[in-house]
Amino acid sequence: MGVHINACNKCEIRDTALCSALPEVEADRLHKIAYRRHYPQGKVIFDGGEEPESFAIVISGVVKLVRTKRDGRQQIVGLQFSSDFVGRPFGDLGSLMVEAATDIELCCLTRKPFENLLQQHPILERVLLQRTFDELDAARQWMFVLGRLSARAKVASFLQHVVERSHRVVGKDPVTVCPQQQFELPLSRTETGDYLGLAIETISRQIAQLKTEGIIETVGLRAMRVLDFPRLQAWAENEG
Amino acid sequence: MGVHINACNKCEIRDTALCSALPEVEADRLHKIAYRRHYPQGKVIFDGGEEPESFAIVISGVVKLVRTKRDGRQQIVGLQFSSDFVGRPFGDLGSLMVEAATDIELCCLTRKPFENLLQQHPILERVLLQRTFDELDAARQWMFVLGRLSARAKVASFLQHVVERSHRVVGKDPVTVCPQQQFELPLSRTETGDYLGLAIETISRQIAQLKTEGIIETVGLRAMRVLDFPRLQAWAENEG
DNA sequence: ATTTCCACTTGACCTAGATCAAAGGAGCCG
DNA sequence: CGGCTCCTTTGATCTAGGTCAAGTGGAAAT
Repeated sequence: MGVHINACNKCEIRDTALCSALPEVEADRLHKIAYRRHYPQGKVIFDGGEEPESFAIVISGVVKLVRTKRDGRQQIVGLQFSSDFVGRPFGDLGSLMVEAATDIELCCLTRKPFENLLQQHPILERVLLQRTFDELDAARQWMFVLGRLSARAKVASFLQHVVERSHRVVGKDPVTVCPQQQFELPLSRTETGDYLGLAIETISRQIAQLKTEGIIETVGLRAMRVLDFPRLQAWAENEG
Repeated sequence: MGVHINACNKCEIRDTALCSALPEVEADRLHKIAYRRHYPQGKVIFDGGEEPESFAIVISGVVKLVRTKRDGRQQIVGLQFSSDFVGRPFGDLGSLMVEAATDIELCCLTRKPFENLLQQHPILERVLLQRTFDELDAARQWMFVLGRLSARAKVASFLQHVVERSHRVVGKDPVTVCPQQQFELPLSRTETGDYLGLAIETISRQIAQLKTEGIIETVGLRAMRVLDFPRLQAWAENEG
């Protein structure tokens, strides 16, 4: 992976994986159609109606992908962290709703120009293909969590996942997780329930339990600290 | 979608979506590196060790994608039916195990030549990208089933899915589901449990229930007939 | 400061589905 | 044909987690 200087605080696309694979000239073209955009927590970015007008890479914050049934029940089918992408070139997102779980910064690529670039530069498309396969892997990983783990293991898996992803930043190599380090929870209890397929009371109880066992420590409602990472991991695997 | 004559019963790749998007000349090149292969039910096609030597499209039968944990618990994270693909060019499948759920025919594309073709013909890569996004959508759809549905709704969803996919055949446009039509169950009860995140006894009871309500009719252990498709669909949505 | 509101927590139940255990049934072999 | 094995069904419990209801606490409004 090449070293990149963040040449532009307007879009920061040079720091993304999409860009880092590219030769300088093509990176420039990508840069020309990129712009940065901020959304406040809770803002719906795309709601399944019309085609979204752009493709985006998450710079900071967390985006949630939600699938809703008419009766109101919803399942969060994905969380996109810093450096993940959102959108589907040459197609639409289906019935997916995209929402800012926290305040977020996106690096947006206007749809048409981005599709043109993809067509002209196969290497770009290659990178996108690989990332899409990675997403698919992650989705399948999560299917295991939903289908086979106990409530406690689900909660532990979730916390582990958030810790690991929160400390990774666009343009930086993955940061080793520093224990004791505080991190933000991107989801409310209700949302966490929708992500894990659990009732909110269950989430609450499991977190309480992890606290009394000295594995985690909460800092207000939306942040916590992991005191015993190995033990958290053990729980995430259903051993206890 | 263009009309294609199955020019080759040796590989049948001309019938696949991968090929149907291509101009004649490139379709020929694809055809040259394709070969057909048969696997008996239960055969492990790829077990997560070394890189698979090829990419494949399912011609007939059902392939299951399994994620296993060291303690033996496993989750079936995907079923690939006729016309679906299996594999990941330019990368590996991760910890996924691929197994023939029924007797299957695959149209295989040797890895290296296929990757070369992909590099030379961006249109091919485009098609693959779209199919990968489709897979991702399907995986997320399934996450909803796993996370939010009751046992009965899971079983109904599963049956519905199998019916719909079973009647679609490589090279043919989707066949409208004909009620009363018999279809094969690609999975044993145990496997169904691993797919739905349920105990096998629960599967058995739910199927029994659907039978006594006159919604389905079993034909031996590995086949059945849907008598009341609308009501099956209603169950799949948790209404009943 | 005090009220209000809302998200979270905690407690007391209760059901869906897991688990355990005991029959069926179907294919296979002698 | 009978006996064996393996898978499935059915029955009887048990329990994790859902549901319902009553607090609690922190932030914004008054």
